[in-house]
Amino acid sequence: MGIIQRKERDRLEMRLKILETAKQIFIEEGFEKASIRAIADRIEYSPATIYLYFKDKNELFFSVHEIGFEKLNFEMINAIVGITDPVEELRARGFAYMKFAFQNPEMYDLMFIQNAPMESMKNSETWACGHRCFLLLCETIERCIESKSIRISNLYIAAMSIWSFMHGLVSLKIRNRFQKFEGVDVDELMKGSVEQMIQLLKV
Amino acid sequence: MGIIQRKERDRLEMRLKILETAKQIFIEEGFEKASIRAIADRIEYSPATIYLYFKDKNELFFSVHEIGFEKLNFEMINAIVGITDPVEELRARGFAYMKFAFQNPEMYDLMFIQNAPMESMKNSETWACGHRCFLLLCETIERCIESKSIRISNLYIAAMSIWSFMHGLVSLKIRNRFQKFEGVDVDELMKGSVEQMIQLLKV
DNA sequence: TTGTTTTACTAAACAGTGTTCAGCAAATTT
DNA sequence: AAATTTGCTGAACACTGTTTAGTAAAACAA
Repeated sequence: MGIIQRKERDRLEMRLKILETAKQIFIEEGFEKASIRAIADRIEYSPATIYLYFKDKNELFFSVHEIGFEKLNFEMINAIVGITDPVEELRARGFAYMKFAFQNPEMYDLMFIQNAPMESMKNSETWACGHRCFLLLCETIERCIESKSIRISNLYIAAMSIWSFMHGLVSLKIRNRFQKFEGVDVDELMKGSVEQMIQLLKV
Repeated sequence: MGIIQRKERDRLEMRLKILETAKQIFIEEGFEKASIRAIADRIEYSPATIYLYFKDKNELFFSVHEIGFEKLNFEMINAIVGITDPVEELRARGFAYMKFAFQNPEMYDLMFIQNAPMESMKNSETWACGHRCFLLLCETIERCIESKSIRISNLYIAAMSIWSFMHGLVSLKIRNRFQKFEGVDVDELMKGSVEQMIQLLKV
């Protein structure tokens, strides 16, 4: 009997349909507007149905944020193809990170700012997708350290510092904390800051 | 007739009562739990009364976040008394900023992460309290640049970079994005990162 | 002191949120 | 054909922020 297989397929299909709809709505209209009812409306099911496929809203948006990490990780990997110099790798990944944030601000917000996805994790389990992304950064930094091309020797301190710097830039921008810099364009200033940071890092 | 003066006083007193209660609840129980009804309950007035003193919840929490800035700015000013070396000033203010965030996480969240306070500002007006805090950072950085004790010459790029770095550290921690660093204590790693950044900056 | 106006406040409602659960119709199994 | 399981939903619950009509008390005017 292929019935149970078909049912399994149907179930996964429905899960995906909810997931993609949730993603779509919140990319278009933001996290606030992506209510269970709005999602249910668009897929033409009742709100209660969503709870047959996801424990709660946090779990649903945890899954959405995983989709975001698939994209970001993909772009972080792609960013360094053909690059051999470790510092150039770091620059490429830095700008790829920033580009992702600029082009997918709502998704970035969900992945790195919102509480929702983190609240769906039990305290024991790890933030696998986030950790995977972090390891890509570590990888590049390790090459920089090994080749003695940056002025930091401790991997974790370097990784934490660089990630924090990039996240700070991007999240202050997303959450509207950058305002007047007396006529200087904020986006240009941000790129200049990244460039400056690389100069500081380089040996 | 001192009646209008007394009424004015009463009005300000009531505003302050609402403000302090809002602050208290959200410091104790977080932004989510600080609902208009919860605030109204605690001051023993109806929820509608709050709307006679504040346009909406965003405006109320804009005022709360201003209280936060008063404290932070005070501590940023205090942090450098008796210090003459510009880089030591920078270190002191960096750690003061971090300490404020650790000791007042909900308030920091409201000031630099939440959308609410920013949404209450009309697009024309500036984020005065945030800007004032930013100027304190600029002040110290300017002294560093003038004395040629850091490796950055552009004030705005330096200020944006340093603020972003500090905010990144603190906000990733507050929003629970720092997890496993293979046994290394996160708080220690954060302090190490600040120290490392100062080393990179120093000429 | 009386009558009138202004002020300060609130009950109740509106429109929205996440979430749960009893019940129903259709699919599946016996 | 009967019994069971599955997939789904209407309606409710307990919350949000916010608005408005109405009321009692305070202030003012005669």
